[in-house]
Amino acid sequence: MPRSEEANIQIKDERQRRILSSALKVFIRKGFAATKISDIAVEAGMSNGLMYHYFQSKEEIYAELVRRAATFSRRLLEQVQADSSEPIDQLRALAVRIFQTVEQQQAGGHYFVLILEAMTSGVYPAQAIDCQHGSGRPFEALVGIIEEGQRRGQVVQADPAQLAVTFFSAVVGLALLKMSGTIRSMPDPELLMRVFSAASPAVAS
Amino acid sequence: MPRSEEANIQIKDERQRRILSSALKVFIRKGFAATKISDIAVEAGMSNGLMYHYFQSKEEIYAELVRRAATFSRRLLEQVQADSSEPIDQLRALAVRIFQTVEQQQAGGHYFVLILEAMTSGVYPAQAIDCQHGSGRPFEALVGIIEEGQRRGQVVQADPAQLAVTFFSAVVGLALLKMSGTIRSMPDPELLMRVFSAASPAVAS
DNA sequence: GTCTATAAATCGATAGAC
DNA sequence: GTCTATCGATTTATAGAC
Repeated sequence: MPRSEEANIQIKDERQRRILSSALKVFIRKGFAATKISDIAVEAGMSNGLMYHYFQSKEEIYAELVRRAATFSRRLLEQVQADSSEPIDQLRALAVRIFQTVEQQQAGGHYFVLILEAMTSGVYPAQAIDCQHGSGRPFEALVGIIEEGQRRGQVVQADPAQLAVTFFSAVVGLALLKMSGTIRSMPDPELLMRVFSAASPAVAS
Repeated sequence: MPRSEEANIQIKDERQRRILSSALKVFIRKGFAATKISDIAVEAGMSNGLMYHYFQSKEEIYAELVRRAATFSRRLLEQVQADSSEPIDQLRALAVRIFQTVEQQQAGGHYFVLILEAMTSGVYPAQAIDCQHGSGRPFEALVGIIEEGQRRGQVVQADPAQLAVTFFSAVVGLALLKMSGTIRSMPDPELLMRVFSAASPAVAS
């Protein structure tokens, strides 16, 4: 019966999407360890046992989400690089795009919080972090953009890695505070761009 | 026997300190939910059951740490306000002090990570966050310093709350990345101070 | 005050009916 | 494909010996 087989594949895909979507919400709210399979099941409107028909374990769900988060970050970086030719514009577009995604409570915004937890918790599945070391390596790409911006006089002369990590920290910190409801809205991305700006700011004191 | 009573009090105090110190290390490494009582006991070099002789539950240990973290933050803010008269100097001193504390892996650095988790995890003891709403309210004090800095022309004219939250996000984000070993050293605090600086930076593009 | 042993509860994962 | 019932393992918290 090829007909019902196709239908089953569609059902399977839809269920997996729903589980992943629900799991992402719960994981960023409670963290990996505090999240129960039953939490995800309730959020997805399914039974407890059905989760294991589509995923082997809680860790597998988490690992899949981290994988998708890494892919999302890499593509976002590729897009801003393709859209603008000037490094400073690429950095600005990156900040604006990320802030918009977080502000609108889209899945992409959730991904940044997930990446932060995956990087810092130390208790997530071991293979999950491997995405960070793949061919994409979003962080190194960010450093590259900064370096090129410095060559063109658009970005302040300072350690590129320090600039990148400061920018990244603020972004993920803001995403975390926004997603947890601690702050109501994201700040103006231009405030963060001031870190990069080439002109050495004079202080009036 | 008043003599042994006094000794017991001293032992009790020393044990509580050791438990809290050990718990802080494990909590920031693994988070509240993933931390087992046995983890803290091993770190403290005590038996599992002895933990419950000094604290009623895992949550009570966590709540006490959050309370101390809030006190630490409030005092740090008070100190930088007392040490300098100019708001921009207070902000710079705050950044430098925090960065030093985090860099040197002191308890204060751990506190910032703990506060972040307490604010965002949503699964910590309910009364823990109350510290944030007490008389101290570190965040509002930060906004106040920024506002005074703007009146004196030392800080850029922008929404004070947005400036404060951007600064705070970067600080706790950096603390998290440093404590988790993701970055080896903290960046130059001056990079973060660029967010505040009064001069509108010109961009060369 | 400190430990070992254990009770009680929770949760991830599985089995089997429908 | 989905659900209910349950196993098995882990963990918080307690009880009692020393």
